[in-house]
Amino acid sequence: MRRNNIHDVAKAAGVSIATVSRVINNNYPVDETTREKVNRAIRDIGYYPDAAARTMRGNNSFVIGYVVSDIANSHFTTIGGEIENIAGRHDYGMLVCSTNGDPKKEENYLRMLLSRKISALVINATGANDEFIARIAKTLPVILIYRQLHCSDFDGDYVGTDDFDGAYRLAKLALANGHRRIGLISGPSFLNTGSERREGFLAALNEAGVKLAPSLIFEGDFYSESGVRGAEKLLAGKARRPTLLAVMNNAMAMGVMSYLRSAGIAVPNDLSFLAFGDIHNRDLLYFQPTVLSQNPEEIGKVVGRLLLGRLANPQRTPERILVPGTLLNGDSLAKAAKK
Amino acid sequence: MRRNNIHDVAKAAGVSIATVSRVINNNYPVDETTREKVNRAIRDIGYYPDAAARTMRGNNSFVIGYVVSDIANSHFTTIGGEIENIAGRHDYGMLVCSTNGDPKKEENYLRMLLSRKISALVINATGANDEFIARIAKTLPVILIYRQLHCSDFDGDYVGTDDFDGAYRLAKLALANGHRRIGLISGPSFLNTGSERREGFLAALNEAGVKLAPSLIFEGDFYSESGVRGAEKLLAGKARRPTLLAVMNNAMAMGVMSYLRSAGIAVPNDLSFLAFGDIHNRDLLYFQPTVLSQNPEEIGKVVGRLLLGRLANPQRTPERILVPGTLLNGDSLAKAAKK
DNA sequence: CCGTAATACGGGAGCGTACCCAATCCACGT
DNA sequence: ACGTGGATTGGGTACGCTCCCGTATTACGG
Repeated sequence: MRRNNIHDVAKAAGVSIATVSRVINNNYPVDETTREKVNRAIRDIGYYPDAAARTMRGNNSFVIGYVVSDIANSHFTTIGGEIENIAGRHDYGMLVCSTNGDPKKEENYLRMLLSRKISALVINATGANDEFIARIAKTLPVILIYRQLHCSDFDGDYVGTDDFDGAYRLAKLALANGHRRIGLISGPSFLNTGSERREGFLAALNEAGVKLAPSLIFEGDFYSESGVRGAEKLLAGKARRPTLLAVMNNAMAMGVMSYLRSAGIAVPNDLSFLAFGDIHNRDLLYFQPTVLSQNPEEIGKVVGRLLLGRLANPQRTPERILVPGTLLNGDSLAKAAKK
Repeated sequence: MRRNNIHDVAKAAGVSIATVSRVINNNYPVDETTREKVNRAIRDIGYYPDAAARTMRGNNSFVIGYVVSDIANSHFTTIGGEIENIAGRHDYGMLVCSTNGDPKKEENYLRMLLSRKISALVINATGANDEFIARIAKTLPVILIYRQLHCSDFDGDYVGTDDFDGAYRLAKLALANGHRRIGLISGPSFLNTGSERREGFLAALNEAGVKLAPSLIFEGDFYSESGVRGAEKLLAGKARRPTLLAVMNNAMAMGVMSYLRSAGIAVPNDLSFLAFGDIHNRDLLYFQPTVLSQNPEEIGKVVGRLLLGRLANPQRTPERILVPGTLLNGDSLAKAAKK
């Protein structure tokens, strides 16, 4: 059972395949009556073009490669939704790849995507294939999300959160409420998201002349479990317990919240709480954390805009866009008691 | 800047392209030394096969089409993760399409996927293109998730929740706690998920001789907003207010919960609460709802298993698998007061 | 009425691969 | 030494499409 091809259309319409191609792609003048005939033939025999053949001829698959560390993370699904939306509207497809942060998987996926001649790449890089990605960016539009490359000559776009600024603002907020003894659960310093948030937070404290004891800083790995461990550690000695806990991403924040609940630590009476990032169902939680939202929808929109621009004109000069966060006030922050 | 093709490899290795093809596909006998030579040549010149040409020749793109109503819904991301996992392991890709429940979009996507010669289709159908999907299932493996087709002759697999059973069990639980005056917020009856849950719930009540007044049943649309409206309506008159509210999916349940909070209705003291489906961060909410989990990970695993089986042997007889739900006890259920 | 240019259309090559078919090679038994 | 057969290998074609190039058709001014 063979599928109809362009020859069948040509035969049915009584024209040549070249003319059919012109009608389909609408890129050369075709007589109006001829066009009608061809379109009718296409409808009559139920023809649709073969994408593989087009790709082969045109060296473009009309597919966007989307490579992320965790396909189920709501940040990435939000951005993915935006990409898919843009793509769908322009007859592109979106090929999704999940690396789980594994550089080997990432490399395999990149190779696979290249062999499929993707039109563009949107990637949350692991950090271990940066030269490869930079090389790819010489050939096709690449948009980095959240994580930058370690190497210098990258010809692509970058969209992320303003990590330094967001953490800085959180710290300012803590200070404004009189907190001086602050516990910080940060991310890993080998990620720019980890180090910049930490630095932003500490910078604000520094400006206010507040110095954090090393025992009040815990370096987690951005996963929930390390939030639990961090909270345990920082809240261990009842003696000089911090009056506020700041957590530098959402997964760890959820771990912390679940620890606080089970340990019977009341927020904000016993402890104030701040978090960087967005938390699902935030308004239904047992306390409503004050957080710095990264505005993933906004980031998604920016990615979509850049993508469109790049597809239309691959030679555009690269942009580097930091989306500012938004403070969402909850009820997790109290004035620190006077000493 | 031309990419290396199979001819380049052949030249570099001093063999014919046929031999190179045999080495790559490993489907015909090749002398061991020749194989070595070819593999070295492939590595030396950095060759990787052109997917489009392969697709064209072999009539198979090694891509799984994944069509869902909402790309960001955690059910679908969980299942998607499983598909992606399976796919990645076998050099398949996953093309994700989001319909938002729009039949027109669904149709366009299906056409696009056909033109791309996908190897299999996993779909959460809108319900308006069922004949089309049944026709597709004659050509390639199709797995339906959550929603069945309305037409009869479908040669594919189906994986879903045991909706009737799950709702039945929720109702039994309500009855066991003495509730008789129960408010039900159900889904739309034109979806099998909507009607079966409603019927399962009512069946259990019937068995116990409990008849629900029509004013105690609200038919929502499975979206959050209609949960709010339903709760408003069912809890309006303080007089004969239900002692328990059962909500038939997670999105509406979240709407209801947020309404209850703002209306100051205490759970479970003023009202007991049950929900069908999984709720994000359930253990951190202001009350912990007792729910029937649909076990999305389990469903994902089943989809993955079926997919693998179907790709290996497209002629397998179709399966229809209902994954039973799991009751997760919270603190949202109290004994009904004696009359 | 003819030449010329513009416009519309058809022929055909080539994209990179897989597989059919035929040719070659080698080893072995006679 | 030579025929025979199995193991390898090479040549060539087809997959469906786009686009270059050349030809046919039309329009129009001189």
